[in-house]
Amino acid sequence: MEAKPLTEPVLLILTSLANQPRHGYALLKDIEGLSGGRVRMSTGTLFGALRRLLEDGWIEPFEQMDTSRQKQAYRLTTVGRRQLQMELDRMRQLTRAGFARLRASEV
Amino acid sequence: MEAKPLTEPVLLILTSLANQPRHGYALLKDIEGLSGGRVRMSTGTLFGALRRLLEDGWIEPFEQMDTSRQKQAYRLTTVGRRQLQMELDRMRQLTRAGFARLRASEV
DNA sequence: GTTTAACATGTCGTTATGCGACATGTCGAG
DNA sequence: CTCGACATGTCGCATAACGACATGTTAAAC
Repeated sequence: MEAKPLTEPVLLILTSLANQPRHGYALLKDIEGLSGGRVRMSTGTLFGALRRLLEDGWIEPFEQMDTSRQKQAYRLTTVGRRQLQMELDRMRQLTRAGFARLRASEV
Repeated sequence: MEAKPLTEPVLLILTSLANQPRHGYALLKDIEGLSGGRVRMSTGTLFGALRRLLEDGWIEPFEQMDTSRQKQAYRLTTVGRRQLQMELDRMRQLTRAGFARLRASEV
């Protein structure tokens, strides 16, 4: 395929970062909530994806006041936000097309 | 992740089969249309995915009258249809959550 | 004060999948 | 007869997900 889709883990991470910066462990917890506790991402998946997102400039490190623990928070860059928006648009379109066809066959 | 998401190619194939049986090449063309000509699936992706879908019983061979060419059509099984439905539901939920968060950060 | 559970980050090896490139052949139009 | 659309398939490489493992911290409970 020419226009590569975002993978599910990446989409969840971007969505989780959409309204506020978060660090790794917080992402794990938030993502668990995003799908009603059904999705539990492994750290292997998370940190691999974070590294790639950093390399691509979709997210960036975010300095926070809390120095009490070893934490590294991340936030969306402008690019990352735009990518998320585009991907959501694409998904919405696909979902609509899918439901339309399912309905069409129920006649 | 415990509840593995369908991959994009698989989703597109199932959606394409949702309203009528199709053979490989027809799937390729239809999928190209599904995303407004943006997505072009390679045959490597298609036939690999088809084999897996058959193994999993999500699709099944469909006998058609047209014997003029070497064609093998496929159609959704009940299981496959249910899976598609579930995945579309999940996607709709995720898209909504994503848009909600994007909007929330625009304030 | 020590044990326990939640918090927190990361690596590594296996497995699965996507995908481009290649291969092969048919059919109809011009 | 040739060319492009139709049609199916394989192979090897690269990448990503994922579970398991590893390591350390902090706060609460006992």
